[in-house]
Amino acid sequence: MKKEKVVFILGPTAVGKSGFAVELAKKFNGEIISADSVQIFKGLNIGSAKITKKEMQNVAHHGIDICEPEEEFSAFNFVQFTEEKIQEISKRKHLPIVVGGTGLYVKALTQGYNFGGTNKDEKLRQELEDLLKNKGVEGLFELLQKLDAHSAETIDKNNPVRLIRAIEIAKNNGRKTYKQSGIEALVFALERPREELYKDINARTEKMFKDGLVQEVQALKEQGLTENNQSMRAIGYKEVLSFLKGEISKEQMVELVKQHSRNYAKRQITFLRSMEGVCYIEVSDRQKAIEQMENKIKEFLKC
RNA sequence: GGUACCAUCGCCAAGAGGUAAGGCAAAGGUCUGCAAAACCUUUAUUCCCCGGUUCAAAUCCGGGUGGUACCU
Repeated sequence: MKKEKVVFILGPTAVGKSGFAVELAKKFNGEIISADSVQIFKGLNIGSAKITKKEMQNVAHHGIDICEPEEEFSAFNFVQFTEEKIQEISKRKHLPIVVGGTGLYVKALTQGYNFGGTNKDEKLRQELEDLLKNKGVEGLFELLQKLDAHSAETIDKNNPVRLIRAIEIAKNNGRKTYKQSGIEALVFALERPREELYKDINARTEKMFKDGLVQEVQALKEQGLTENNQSMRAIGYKEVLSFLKGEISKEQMVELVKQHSRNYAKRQITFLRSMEGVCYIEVSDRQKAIEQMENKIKEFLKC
């Protein structure tokens, strides 16, 4: 099977991924696929820092606004969607450029994680949620031990999310499996000094509120969305929802969004560090960063 | 000016004579189907300052400094 060449532009929130991606896409006849677990949702624009029509500069973008805000979407769906898009774009002789901050999505794609091995089992999950409520994580852990002692050895015993998934897999006699990844990746990780990044995150958050984040969430709320929806659990949405319900003050809301965004950026950076074969690009000097990436891409496309 | 109360990590805060809880932040980390999620680790030799009592003081006493409340 022929591997398709794909360029990845990763990095923490607010580092400027979208802008670089558009610039590179124009130079290399590229099309952009978003790897962002929030920008997939229609109607979540301001809070997700979604790229605008104008900012796209006529470069084709995929993976944005592909879900209704009440729908669910997972890493599995992302891989499916994106693999298909990569094929399409490559067929057009364009360069697929995957841009985003959702680490698992990208890792699953590049490492060939096979999520198809075990499907989500809603009924089982409901039972396990009850078990968690009654017996806590210990209850879940004991069950996992019975089902798959090997898996229980390495699991994070305190993490209900992981325990539930591990049990789900064990019940289906599943194992983590890999498939042959159909892509050849060139991965860039954009980075900036932490302090600068945090300052920009704070400033961007202020701007989101000026641009009407509260109104955006208000509208979604009126559509019937609640904190039970996946989309409304995103940073910038859950806090505003909490404010609209009168649980926190306006000032608290703004501070929390900033704080959660900073925490998120830190986790993204940590996640990237664990990925191998990543090419780090310091983007404080914009022009230099573009040149570096341009050269790497040229080399990548040659062979 | 007088009286009362308070002063513990960047912030909130427990502690009441026996050797500094906890939460938040921060830093580091984990990661195969909600990942903007979930979870883990680390972080005050020292309690505003000075002196005293005591085997032992963040805790008791005296003085200073700062804050808050009330009175004149």
